[in-house]
Amino acid sequence: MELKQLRYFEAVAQTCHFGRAAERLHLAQPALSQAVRRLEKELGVELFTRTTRQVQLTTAGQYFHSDVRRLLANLEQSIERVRNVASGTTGILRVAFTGTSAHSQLPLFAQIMGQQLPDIALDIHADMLTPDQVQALLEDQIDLGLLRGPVEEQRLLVRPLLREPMLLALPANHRLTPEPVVEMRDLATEPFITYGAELSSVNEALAASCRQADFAPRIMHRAPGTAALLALVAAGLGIALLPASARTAAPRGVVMRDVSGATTIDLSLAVRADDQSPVLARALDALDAHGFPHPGTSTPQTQETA
Amino acid sequence: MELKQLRYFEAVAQTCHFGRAAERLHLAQPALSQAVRRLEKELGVELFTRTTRQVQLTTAGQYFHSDVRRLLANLEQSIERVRNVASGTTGILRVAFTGTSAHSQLPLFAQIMGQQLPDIALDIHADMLTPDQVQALLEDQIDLGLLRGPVEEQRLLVRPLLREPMLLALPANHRLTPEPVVEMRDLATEPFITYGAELSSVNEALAASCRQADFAPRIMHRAPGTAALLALVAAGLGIALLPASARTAAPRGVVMRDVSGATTIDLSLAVRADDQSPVLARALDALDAHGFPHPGTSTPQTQETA
DNA sequence: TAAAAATACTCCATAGGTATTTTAT
DNA sequence: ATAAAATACCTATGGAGTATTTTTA
Repeated sequence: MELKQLRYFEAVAQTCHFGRAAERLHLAQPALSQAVRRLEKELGVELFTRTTRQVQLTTAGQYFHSDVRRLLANLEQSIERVRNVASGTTGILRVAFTGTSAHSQLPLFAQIMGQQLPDIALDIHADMLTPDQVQALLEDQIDLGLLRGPVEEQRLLVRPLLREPMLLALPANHRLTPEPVVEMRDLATEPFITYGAELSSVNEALAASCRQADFAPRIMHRAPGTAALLALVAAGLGIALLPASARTAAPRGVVMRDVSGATTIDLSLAVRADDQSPVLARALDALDAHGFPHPGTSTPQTQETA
Repeated sequence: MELKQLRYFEAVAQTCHFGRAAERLHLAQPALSQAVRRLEKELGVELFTRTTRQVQLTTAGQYFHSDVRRLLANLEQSIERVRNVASGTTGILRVAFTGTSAHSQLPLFAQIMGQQLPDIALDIHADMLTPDQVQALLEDQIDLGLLRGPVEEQRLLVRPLLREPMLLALPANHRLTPEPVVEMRDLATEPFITYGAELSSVNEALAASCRQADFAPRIMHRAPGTAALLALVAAGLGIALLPASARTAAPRGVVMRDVSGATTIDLSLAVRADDQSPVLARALDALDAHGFPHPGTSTPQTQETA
């Protein structure tokens, strides 16, 4: 059995006329008659009752016709789909964000993707720490990571997007909240709250900032994510140093302050170096072309969330 | 595009090995490689990433693979179905019964069909008068009719199945209910209830029976079907002469009595003379082979339903 | 270096063309 | 008598075969 035969059958079934069907198929009439005969012989079923004046579907032919129409339509759809998947128009993109970058960048990211590539389904992994993202990329669990770089890993392409200052998250009633800008060296005795993972890039930025100010941070508590961390700050258990992206993440009871003397931290975009996915390629093009990431989330002014 | 190519693709996608897939397809390896290449070229999509050591579906190939599997399975099903329809194993049979024959014959009919030809869907038209059945057969609204014959119609094949005596339906409190057998001539003054249609075969049997007994029936009421007719009898509005098949149809308040001096009535099976339907042929064979119709519904004994 | 896919080239099966016949209205 | 499908016959495309080369793990 061949698709051609099914297409021929379909044409004859629609017109109930071998001559006209042959014309429509750009085929001579005898070829069409033979092809349909072959189909009938292979099925062992008479699909048409023919006289020279009348061609008519048999009952079996009617059933087969509706099936064949559906089948051919399905095939068309499958062909279109495989082409879309291959061109990256359709597919799934698995993206990870760190806790703070999710707050600042996810909305723009989702907006660009939804407008430019509406047929790409997004699978968002929010609040994934940088080392976990690296691992997930290497294990092909995600396709794209927004992480705190730079990262030393040959198998990944890591492109810095944004250099952000660090911010200080303080309980609203903290002794330093009146200061518009806090000095890093004033924090030497403060209890710090950090992310749970030892390898967190934000934790490293904290360590580096403290080192610049000639003290070692006193780390009192650890939280698994940004929300939990800020909840501990709000509860007055300590203070935290976070990327400027976290500014809008401050809940009630936490105020954000610019810090003088702290290091900066980079937001980077990471993909597998050998990833050939057309979906990824299209996504990166669209993001570049439509102003992702946001130009910068840090502002010189203090901004309170009480 | 050809089905062959889809089948080849399917085999390679399953094995991820051109050599083994070719073997399974009883094909040389180069032919398979070429066929898959042709498919890829036509789609404009790379379906496999190949090295001499590793064959692997691309993302697009994975999508296409699942689609193709479904497609080929659907095709198999369609082929099986068209063969079943052609052989009469599968299909629809539209059957009409007269009101009384539905009571006596429909259960056996349905049982035989359900057991012998479970894949034929039955479309039952019950309580259809003989002339309506003839019309419906000629208009191809039904395939098989159980009607009161004989019928003079060249385009139908009508086969008598059963010759039944007529029964008398009486209100339970009627003056004649004590009689085990009622004489036809005793009914000359009774009010009769008949079917609504003038051409009803049962009505004709009533007329013939009365003619034999030398009186013309006094027809008081008309009912559109057996149930309504018997309800009028139960209400005491009159009596009715019905085929023996109606014996089990008597509701509360109606008694059935054998009649002496009445005509008989035939139950016949009718089909279109030119009907080639394999479903019909199979059904008729099954009915013949499994003792349809019931040997006879009339019994010499009186039987009451009070 | 060995296993496996790709390439080169040949062949023949068959789909489709033209010419003609058959058939039903 | 005529329209339309079937049949007869021929041609050429291209699918599949064998032999060989290329590639990569």
